[in-house]
Amino acid sequence: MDADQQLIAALRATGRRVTMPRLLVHRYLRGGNRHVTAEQVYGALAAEVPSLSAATVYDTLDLLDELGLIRRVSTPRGATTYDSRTEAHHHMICRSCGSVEDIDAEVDATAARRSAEAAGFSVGFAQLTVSGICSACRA
Amino acid sequence: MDADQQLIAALRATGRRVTMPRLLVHRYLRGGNRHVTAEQVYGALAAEVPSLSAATVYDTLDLLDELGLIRRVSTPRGATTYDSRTEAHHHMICRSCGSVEDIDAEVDATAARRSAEAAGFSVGFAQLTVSGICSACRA
DNA sequence: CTGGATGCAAACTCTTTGCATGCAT
DNA sequence: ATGCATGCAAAGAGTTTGCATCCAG
Repeated sequence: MDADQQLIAALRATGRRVTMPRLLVHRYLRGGNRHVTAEQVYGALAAEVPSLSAATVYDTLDLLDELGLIRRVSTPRGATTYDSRTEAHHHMICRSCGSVEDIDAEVDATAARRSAEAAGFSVGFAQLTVSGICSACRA
Repeated sequence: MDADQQLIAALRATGRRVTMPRLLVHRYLRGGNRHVTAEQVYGALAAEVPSLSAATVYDTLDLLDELGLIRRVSTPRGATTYDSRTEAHHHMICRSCGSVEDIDAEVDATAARRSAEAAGFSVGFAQLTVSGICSACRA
């Protein structure tokens, strides 16, 4: 699996170990599951690997975010979601139900990145968050 | 107070009541307190108004966000913060300590807004979130 | 009057922590 | 062999809920 190699390379590069939970969580996210919560990841994986613990899932998701392999997306309502899509894209988040959806419009964030770096910030990624009410909640 | 009038107008316009907690929370935020948590608001106001409850503070902050008078800023670590500055600006958030700081660079979000609206989304505001590690946490 | 707003406290969810064990390197 | 990663369970923080009371309109 190509995605595995990417994870393994990132782990090695930062002097970390390649372990089962890390491979499993990463595969799950890369396997097409977008905008999932830690609980969803845990639920899905615990079915096939009963020894997996929730704490490890949280640790692993944080680690993958740190490695830049997934993105943590904080939502105003409900649980934090994790996004397996790492290319530049943006989100609209419903402040009523907390749902997350993609926005594929172009947004130039270079000025903001530069500004953050000038302030001594080590920038990971920049994403636009559009807050509002989704069509389902309007009804 | 000018800010009071703005709140009162917004409340009337949406058929809501003008009440003490709403005035107090709004004043506190507009009084120069930026990026505060619900707990901070509660703590500060409970000192002078012991009858105030935490639940009401949460309700009120959500309401003010809904009215567009403040902005809810979800942070990956720690509590949600509320920002009294409503003009267009952006944030950098440290994924280690959760601190929130302003970015004043120009970001053109019109394409993203349009895209969200085309998807049936009722857009409130759009803001860029730069995720990374702050200078304090790097040390 | 009358329904929305408040206060209260408990419940609840999500997330983190501490420590013993285990396994990748 | 060595120490990072895991599992476990329990604690902790933040936020929400339900209901009785109250007061703004």
